[in-house]
Amino acid sequence: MNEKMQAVQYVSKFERILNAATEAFAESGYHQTPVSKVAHLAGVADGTIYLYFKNKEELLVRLLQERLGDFIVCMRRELSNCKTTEASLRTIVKTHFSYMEQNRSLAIVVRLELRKPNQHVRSAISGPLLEYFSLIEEVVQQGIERKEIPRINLRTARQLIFGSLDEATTDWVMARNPQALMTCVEPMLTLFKGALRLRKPKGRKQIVTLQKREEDGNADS
Amino acid sequence: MNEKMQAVQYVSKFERILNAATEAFAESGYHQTPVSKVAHLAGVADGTIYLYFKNKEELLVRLLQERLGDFIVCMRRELSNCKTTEASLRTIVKTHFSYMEQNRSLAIVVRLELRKPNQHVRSAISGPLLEYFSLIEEVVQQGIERKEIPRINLRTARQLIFGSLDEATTDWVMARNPQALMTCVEPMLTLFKGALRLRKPKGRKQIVTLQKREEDGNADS
Amino acid sequence: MNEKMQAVQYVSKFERILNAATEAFAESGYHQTPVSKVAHLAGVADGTIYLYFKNKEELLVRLLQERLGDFIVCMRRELSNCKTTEASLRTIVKTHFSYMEQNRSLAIVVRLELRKPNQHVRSAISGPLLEYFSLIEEVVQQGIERKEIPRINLRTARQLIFGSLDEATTDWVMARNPQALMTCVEPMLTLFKGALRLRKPKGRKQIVTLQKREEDGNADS
Amino acid sequence: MNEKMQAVQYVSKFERILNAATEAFAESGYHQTPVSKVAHLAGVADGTIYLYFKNKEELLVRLLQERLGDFIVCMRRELSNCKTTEASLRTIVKTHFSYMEQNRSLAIVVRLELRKPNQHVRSAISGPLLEYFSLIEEVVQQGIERKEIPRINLRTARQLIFGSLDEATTDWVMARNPQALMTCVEPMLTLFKGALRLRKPKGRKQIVTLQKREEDGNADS
DNA sequence: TATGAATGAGCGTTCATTCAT
DNA sequence: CATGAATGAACGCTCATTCAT
Repeated sequence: MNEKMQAVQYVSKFERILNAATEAFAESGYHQTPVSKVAHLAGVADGTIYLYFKNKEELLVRLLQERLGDFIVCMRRELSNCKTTEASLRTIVKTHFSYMEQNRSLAIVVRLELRKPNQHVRSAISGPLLEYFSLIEEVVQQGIERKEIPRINLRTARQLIFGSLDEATTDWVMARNPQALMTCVEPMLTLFKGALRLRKPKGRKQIVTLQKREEDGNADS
Repeated sequence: MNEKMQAVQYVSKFERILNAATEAFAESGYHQTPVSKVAHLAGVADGTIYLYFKNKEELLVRLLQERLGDFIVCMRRELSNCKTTEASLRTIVKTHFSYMEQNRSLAIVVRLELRKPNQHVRSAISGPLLEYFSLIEEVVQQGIERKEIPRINLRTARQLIFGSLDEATTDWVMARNPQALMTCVEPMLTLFKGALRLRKPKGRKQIVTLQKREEDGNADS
Repeated sequence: MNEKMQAVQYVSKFERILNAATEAFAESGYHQTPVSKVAHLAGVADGTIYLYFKNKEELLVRLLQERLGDFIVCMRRELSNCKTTEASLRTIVKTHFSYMEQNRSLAIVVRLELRKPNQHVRSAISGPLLEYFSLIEEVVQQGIERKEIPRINLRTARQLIFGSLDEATTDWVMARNPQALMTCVEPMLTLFKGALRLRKPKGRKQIVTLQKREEDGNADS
Repeated sequence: MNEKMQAVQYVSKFERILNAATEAFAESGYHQTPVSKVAHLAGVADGTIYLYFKNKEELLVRLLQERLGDFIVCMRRELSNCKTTEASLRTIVKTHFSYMEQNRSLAIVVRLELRKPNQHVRSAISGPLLEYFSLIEEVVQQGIERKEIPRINLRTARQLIFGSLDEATTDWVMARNPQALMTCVEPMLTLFKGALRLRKPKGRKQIVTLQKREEDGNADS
């Protein structure tokens, strides 16, 4: 949405700096990027950055908070329409891939900074990140409550889901000629369903033959 | 393992520098760490580092190459003893967790640097990394050939396996009071088997009922 | 006195800025103080300052000129009522201490800026300062003419008087819990009288015994 | 002494930087002087400064500590040879003027920094300064004990002595064509003796006529 | 080989000053 | 007159790298 507004018309300096920082940090990494480069990309003077951000680190932190917060809002909205666990899982995969695909630079920055040992940055973004983790775990938890998923360790399940999505995104980001991330939605979803041993919800037949299940899998991939 | 050798007796300066760099980079990140700190930790003069490494970046690259290479060798050796696909998967999970747990600093550095946009570093470590990816994909491929796993997208499967292991490691690294990584082996393995729809190998009955499969799952968790 | 006027009612922006600058410069020194801080204290916008002062330095210069001029006027007025040299000396000490005590911030700024090597500032304030020096020297000169003081070097006498007053003020300014400056008037005056070998004026006996003089001294201290 | 060594032969980088800083700070003041200017004057690279001093402020503090310490040592040595209070007073005046005259740049820096409100710097140099104050007060105290000086307030006496010497130095420093500071020794000393009502020591005649005293004064000036 | 003092390019940040409103 | 957002030059400081010993 930020990018669109920018393309269309007026964008506040705050947003322009944030967007510039996203591009710059994605290209060479936070520490490699001089503030002057961000300023240049944003079309403002170096000093102007400091009218909007206390220092370079706050620029990074705000960037992550704003954008991740955006992502979470988006994800939560999409999830609210999902009736079944399968729909929820598909929404997570689709939304994750779609958001990252449309915000490639952000994807690069986020993936990197999430791994940095800097406590300051970590704690600043832990809010949105933990919320995302909760969202995923809630979906699994709900599946368990609905008897669509056997009892499994929530944390491990979340690690699998988030880790896989993140790794797929990393592959896409690193590849020179990546195929669209969105083409990976169904294959990944199929693996998730298998991992979580997801059954059809209550109304359906409980006993399915193995053949039947394999057909599902084939249909998905 | 590196640490033990160091403790026992003589360690070459080359190794001492590499170990010092691992610790230092893990603590504050590559760019945050002055070469002088590495030198101090290694007990050598600043200039000495440049007798063994062309520059700071090569220090990082060699570090990753050496250690990841080590890891791959270790992983390959363990895998060579595995008869079944399940055994191979378990070995991957166990070895990954065990190695990272015993080389925490290395784990921190690797996870981070794998995400850096720096092309130089990326290409330098792509060797060992791609080899690890191949190893994982080979295990899945073999499973498919042995009919233990249905035909699935190898890359997606690899993304799921590596991404999940990496994310679990990240959680462990970031946590203040982490529980041992090794306790996650079986839960994670169960998810993997589900995701890959792993069946018992050929000698056994081909048709299994759903109940049977669920017993497996319960037994694992 | 400035503060009172300000408290009572309307103060011109010019004065408000000057007062704000006095406080600010006293607190952290001229170079340490951003113009924006002065503006904030004065309750005006940064740019407004430049409507009244050419630049930051002129703000300092005008401040010193205005306030020192004030002080000189005040001193001259008080001196005009003094009949004897002793009275004049006492007035100098009293007025100096009293003015500084009631304008502590000004005292801090003046003492500091009088020592700065910056030629521009020096020459700008040399007017009031030299006038003060003349005032002091005139008192001594008059004492000599009246035969109350033996012939002595005027400049040295002025250095002693001004230097002592300034040093006492410095001590008072720097002390955490200073005792009132005014308590130092008589002790300091006694020393001055001794230094200048001040005798009773003409009408009295010309020849005094040493005992007599010592009684004076005791009476003073 | 430092300057002499430098002229003669080898001077450590530490001293060269300190000397360069003294010159530079004297010329334009501490805050006006870029570290790069000090480095240039010292004939070293900017970064080299930071091998010897933690930061710019420490450069100033060490400069003041070292040089003032030097001065105190010098003063104490000279004073140890003085038998009478008059001799001690003369030594103080002579040594103060002589040291400042031979270290003009230092004089400028010291006089200025002594007035800065910066607590950090103040406390760092308070050691040598307070020691100097004590030295002066001890001389006066001794004079009182020897009955050469009537009982007077030590602090006020010290303010008069130090303030006068400092003001004379300021005049000399600020003047474009100053006459030698040393020519002021005897006039100033005469004033001091009068201020302190210094008598000849015990062995001599106690009663002196006024004429006699005035001869003394004339002889001194 | 090994050292570590020295270098100087480069960066984060401040702040006096301007100018469109 | 008044504003305050914007500017960009300038400075303090770091640290990768070199080289004389």
